[in-house]
Amino acid sequence: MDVSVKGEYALRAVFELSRHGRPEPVKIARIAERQKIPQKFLEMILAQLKQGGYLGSRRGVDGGYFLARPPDQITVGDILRQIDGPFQPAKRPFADEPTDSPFPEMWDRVERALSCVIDRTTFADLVERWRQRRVKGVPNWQI
Amino acid sequence: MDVSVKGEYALRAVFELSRHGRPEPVKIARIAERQKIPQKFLEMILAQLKQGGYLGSRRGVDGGYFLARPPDQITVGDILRQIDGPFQPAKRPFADEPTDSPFPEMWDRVERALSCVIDRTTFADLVERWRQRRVKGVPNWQI
DNA sequence: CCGAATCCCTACTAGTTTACTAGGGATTCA
DNA sequence: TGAATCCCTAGTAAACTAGTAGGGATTCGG
Repeated sequence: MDVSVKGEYALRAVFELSRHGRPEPVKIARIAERQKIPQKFLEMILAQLKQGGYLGSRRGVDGGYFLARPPDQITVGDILRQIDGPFQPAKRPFADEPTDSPFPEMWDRVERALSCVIDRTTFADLVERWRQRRVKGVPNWQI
Repeated sequence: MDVSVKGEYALRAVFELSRHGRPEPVKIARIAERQKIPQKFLEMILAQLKQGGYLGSRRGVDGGYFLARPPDQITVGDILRQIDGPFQPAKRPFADEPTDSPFPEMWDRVERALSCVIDRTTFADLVERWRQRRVKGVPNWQI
C-alpha cells in the first residue's frame, strides 16, 4: 500500500521537466543531478515514460528529454500508473470469492477516493503550488 | 500501490468473525474453509491480529478466535495497517529532497482521501451492506 | 567524414518481500 | 490421559525492487 521509489523518481523527473517549461530538451544527467536520482536508473524510468507517450526525446549533443504534452495535461495518476502499473487494491474479485462479498464495492470506493486526488492533480498544479510556496509567508489569496 | 493478499485474507477473516456475531470462538479451520484461505497461513495472520488487540482466542476442544471488540469498533483501516504496516505513499519527506518539494503535501491529500474510506468503514458496515445485498432486488430504502 | 555527446538497449544482480509450508509445542477440557 | 485446538519457530521458492554494467545508435558541429 505504498508507492515504489521508482514511482517517486518518475514524479520528480516529470516535475523537473514541467518546472523547466520551455521546449528545449533537458539532459538525463541534469535531471538526475537536480533531483538526486541515480542516472542509469533514471534512464530506464524515462524510457518507460516515453513509451507511455508522456515524454519525447532527442539524441546527440543538444539532446535530452521533454514533455510530450503541456504539464496541465499530465496527471500524477498517469505517471504512477505508467510506472507502477494499475492500482488494484486486491485482484478484484478474488477468483474463488463468493460473488456476494462486500469487498469489491469497498475497493471501488477506495479507488474513487484515490482517483479524486491523483487523477485531478496535474503537473501544472504542482508547479504552481510549488511557486506559491517559494514566496515565503504564504500569501492570503491562496485558496 | 496495492493491498497484499495477506491483507485481503485478514479482512475476510475479520469479516467472517463479524458475520458470525455471537461470542463463541470460531475455529481457524472453519474460517479457512469458508473464506478459502490456506490454514497455516491464516494462523499467522490471526496471531498478528490478536497481538494487535483486535482478536481474542481460546485453545482446547471448543477453542477458536473471536472479536475482541464489537464489529462497529473495528475498521478496515485498523486491520490493513496491522497487517501491511502504515500506509506511507513515499517515505515522506525523501531524505535528500529539497524541503520545498510539492509532493509531501500531495501525499497528505492522498492519505486523507484514503482514510475517508478505510478508517470510516467498520465491519458492522460491511456486514450490514452484505446483508442488504443478499436480499436480491436491493430495496429502495437503501441510502 | 570524425568524434564527442547524448539517448537507447540488453543483461545482470544483491537484497528484500511475498505467500506460503513444515513440524512440533502448549493449553484446555471431557 | 488424550484429543482438539491454538501457538511458535523456522524454512523456502518465486517474484520484485532498486539498482549497476557495458556498450550500441543518433545527432550534430566542425
